[in-house]
Parts: sequence; structure tokens; C-alpha cells
Amino acid sequence: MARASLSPEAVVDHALRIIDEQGVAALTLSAVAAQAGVATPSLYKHVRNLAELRELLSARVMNEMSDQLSEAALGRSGDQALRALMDAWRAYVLRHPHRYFAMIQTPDAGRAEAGERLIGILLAVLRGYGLEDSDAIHAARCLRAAGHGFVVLEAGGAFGLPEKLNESYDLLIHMISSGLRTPR
Amino acid sequence: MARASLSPEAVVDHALRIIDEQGVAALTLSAVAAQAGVATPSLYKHVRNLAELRELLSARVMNEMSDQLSEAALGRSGDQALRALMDAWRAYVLRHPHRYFAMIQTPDAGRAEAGERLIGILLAVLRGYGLEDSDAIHAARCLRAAGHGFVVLEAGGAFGLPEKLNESYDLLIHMISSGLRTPR
DNA sequence: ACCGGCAGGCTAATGACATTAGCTTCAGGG
DNA sequence: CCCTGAAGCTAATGTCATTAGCCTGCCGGT
Repeated sequence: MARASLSPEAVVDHALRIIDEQGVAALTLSAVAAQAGVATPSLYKHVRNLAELRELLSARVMNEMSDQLSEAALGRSGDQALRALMDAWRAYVLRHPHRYFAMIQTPDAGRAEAGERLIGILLAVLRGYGLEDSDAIHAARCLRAAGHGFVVLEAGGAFGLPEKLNESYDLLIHMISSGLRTPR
Repeated sequence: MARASLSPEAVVDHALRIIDEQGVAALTLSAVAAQAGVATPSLYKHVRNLAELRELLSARVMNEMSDQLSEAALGRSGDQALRALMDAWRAYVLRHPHRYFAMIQTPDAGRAEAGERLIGILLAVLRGYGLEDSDAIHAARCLRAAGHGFVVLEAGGAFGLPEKLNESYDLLIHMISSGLRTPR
């Protein structure tokens, strides 16, 4: 090796900082290079191009979020676990809105593996409702859709009316919970 | 006026065509100008800049979608209306995935007005469940979150497993419906 | 202590774009 | 028939991403 001032991980660190402070749109290689105190082309020694940097970023964020969701759900089950999971999800996004948007901006990416983890967590929570196999998959998709939809809309400022967002979110969780119990 | 070959609406038309065929990422003023058979700077006589074009596009798409959702729900009520609404929503996105992504790519934009329409439709459907005022607002947010989350994830290819998506969507609708009935 | 390779940084150059400035032209009202 | 302004155009600038090719200091082996 040589002067180890940079590495793919370090580049992602700098990118993360830029995103946190100035939003996804501000993520340019020039900005990252400036952050890192390096000339732009030097970054290509560590990441293939901007697209790859976005993928790495995406994977990093998804893993970080999965960690927090799994920690929240750990040791609980049923409605308790569902509640904890959903709360942790929303809290993460409100804490790091730009990161979440950076995560979802890439259609799919190498995030697949990291995505598996999230699914695993959702399935674990659903086991508390006695769901297995296909039923659990369908339920996990719904959980994901509902959670994702809500936090994206909230973080994007789509909910303009004065009604309390906490109450809306409670209702959403109630819908999931009640839908999981009542037969179709 | 003068040679009326172009107008803000016509520019949006061309942009829409590019998006449909090549996706949101391909939307550049150069591409739109080429589509329109005009030099790039000429577009500035009709739209202020790229950001404004995106906003106009966003509003156009949201209105188009709202039209279809309201038509679907018209004349039905309760679960029938909910079902028709959700199906129309998903169908629209599957038919024009790129348009939907173009619509949501702008955080907020001048889409506010168009957004009111969508909310109105959702509230109308919810009236079939006896919901009014604040309760209806909360429910509308949940409807929107669930629907939006699902279609975004589906269109983005996030649901990789072989389980049938129709069944997952059925479950989602069931969750909403059952959550709207059962007390909290 | 010396040498060679190479990882990792750098400068220069290219090509897409967005955006601005300023010129030209035609259509329509007086 | 002239005059004005809308709608096009060309030229120029600045920001980015990306590529090519150069330079250097660190490390392992002699």
C-alpha cells in the first residue's frame, strides 16, 4: 500500500457527510474530493465512478438502518415488536432524511444483499404473528410498503395539513396489526 | 404571438415522451430540444429552466393520475371504492412507471395544487367508511402511504421474490380496510 | 543502504449539460 | 407599410464526470 489517507470506505464517509449537510443533490465527485482534500480524479482510484459511489452509499445506509431496526425489535414480539420496528424506522428517517433518500435513489444496486437483511428482520417480527413462508412474504411486503411510503412522504414534506403525524402513524400501524389478525 | 410551434405545454409533452421512452435520467434540455426539433436555448422562452420543467411535468402527471383514480372510484363506495382506487393507482404506475418516478422526484414543487385533488379523492373514498374531518385526514395519509410505498417498491423492482404481487397487494388493501373498521 | 514496482495522487484534456447574452426574423396591429 | 415583440438561433461560460498519462514516495527484497 501507500499513503492510506483514502479508501473506498473513507470516500463513502465523506460522501455521507456531504449528503447529511447539503442533501442528495449536492453529491458530486468534486464535492467529495474537496471534502477529502484531494483532486477529483484521485477518487477514481477508490471508486469506479459516481454510480458506484452511490451504490456503496446505498448499501452503507441500508445496513446502518437495518442495524437499528433489528436492535429495536430484538427481545420483543407481536404488536410490541411491530411497534418498536415501525418507530425505529420512522425515527431513523427523521434523523437522517438525506441518507434515506440517498439510499432509495438507486433503483436496485448492490444493495440487494443489504436488502435481504431488512427482509429478514421483517420476517422475524412477523413470526410473532404466526406467519411463515408465503404468508410471511406477503405480509413483509406490506410492512415494507406501508413503512416506506409513510416515511418517504413525511420526510418529503408531503403531509402538509396540521393533523398530528404521530396519530396518522399510529393508525397505519393499527391497520397492519389488525389486518394481520383478521382473516381475509 | 409568433410561430406557435412550441409552448410550455408542448415542451412538457416532449419531455413526457422522452421520459416514457428512456426514463427520468434521460430528461435533459438537450434531449427535449432535439425532440422538439429546436436548439436547446430556445426552450428557455417557454420554461424558466430545467427545474421548472420538472415541476410542470410533475403537476401534469399528478393530474393525469388523479383523473384516472377519481374515474375509477366514481360511483362506488366502501370496500368497492377502496379496491377500485387502489387498483387504478397500481395500474397507472405499472403502465407509466417512468412518469410516476418523474412525478415524485421533485420534493414538493408546484404540485401542491394537484396534490389537493388526490387528497380530495382519497377523502371521498373514506367517506364511505363514515370518516370525516381529522379521522379522515389520518386515514387518507395512511392510504396514500400504503399505496405509494407499494407501487414505488414494485415499480422499482424491490420485490424480488416469486410470490405473486397481486396477493401481496390484496393483503395490503385488506389491512387498510380492516384497520378502518376495527376500533383502536 | 540500494532498487524497482506500484498504489495513489496530480495535471491536462474531453465531452455532456445548463444557462446567459445578444442577434435575427417574422407575424400582426397601427 | 412600418414597428414591435415573441420565439428562434449562435456563441460563450461554467460545472461536472471521466480518461489518459505523469510523478513520487513507500515497501519488500537484495
